[in-house]
Amino acid sequence: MQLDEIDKKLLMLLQTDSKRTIKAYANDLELSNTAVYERIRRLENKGVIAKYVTLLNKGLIDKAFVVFCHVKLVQHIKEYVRQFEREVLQLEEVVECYHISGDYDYLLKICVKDMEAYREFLVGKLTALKNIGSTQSSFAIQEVKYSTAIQL
Amino acid sequence: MQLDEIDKKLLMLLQTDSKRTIKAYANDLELSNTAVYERIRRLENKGVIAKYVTLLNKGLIDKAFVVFCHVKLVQHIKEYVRQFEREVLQLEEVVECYHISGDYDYLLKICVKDMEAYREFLVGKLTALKNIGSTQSSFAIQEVKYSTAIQL
DNA sequence: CTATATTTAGAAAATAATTCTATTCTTAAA
DNA sequence: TTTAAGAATAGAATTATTTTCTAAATATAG
Repeated sequence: MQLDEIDKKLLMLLQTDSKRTIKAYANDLELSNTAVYERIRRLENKGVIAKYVTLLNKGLIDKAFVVFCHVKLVQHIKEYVRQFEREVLQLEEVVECYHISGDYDYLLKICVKDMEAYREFLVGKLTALKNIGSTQSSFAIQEVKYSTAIQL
Repeated sequence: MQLDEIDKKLLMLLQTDSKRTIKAYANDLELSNTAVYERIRRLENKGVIAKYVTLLNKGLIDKAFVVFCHVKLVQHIKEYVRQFEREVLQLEEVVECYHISGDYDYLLKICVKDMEAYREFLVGKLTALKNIGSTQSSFAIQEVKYSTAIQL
């Protein structure tokens, strides 16, 4: 995938704010509307642009309680691993999940209302899954940085 | 913040895809354009909608190497803590940073090109900061789930 | 109930996205 | 270099969408 400097600047602008007009991006890049329009279309078609989304203020929708939960499985048979991953996708409280190196197998990021909601999630949903060995929860005391933008 | 069922459905649609037309959302919600338009405007003004962004495909921009780095500080004097947090905000490789409970003080999510780029970040930038005690890196073997949407 | 404020619908106006045509700029081969 | 082919760009025309406006319907408080 070849991205020239204009593509990179454009993608930085789009990552920061996707609701400006094409004319506004064109002004910043000192290009015509059409040039910017065609570049965006190309980046969408190539798959570089994955999607356009709306980000909400977690504090205002009662989901400001963020927990990182390390999970260890009992068995690492391919079939069980696949099953765990399928089930995690269905858990609405889990916003991110990574298979990671180290002592634990998975790292989950969970957003809920409060500790009580987390307890319900942990006891009622996560540890209720088959093949869960141990879990270790770290609570977010403060969100220092959260960005969906990747530097180009 | 009071959100009725229509607001919640609308926010779920907007979180999933922010580039549809108002008419499209209005059809899904069985409302008029104006009703949806005014609801979106209200949610923006109240701050429930934080921003609209473009998400990129990390694999196609050479940033698919994701690392979670736990960081312990040496001293926890308020001034040093503030300084660390200010500096983390400036590190372009760091996409998320949380002050967390547990053995370590912070959890950082880092996106770079490959292990070599991570080594440069860790040695050249992160551990070069003042007041860093120890760090522990976990490498993402697989991204099982990544979502910016929060269930309402 | 009644008055007031809020939400909604439909139409009109303003703005923006998309397409079209022609031109300019690159690139690679002669 | 020069030239031909392809890609990228500009500007205008068209189409689509957002935004505003007016009036009606619905909900809310006294």
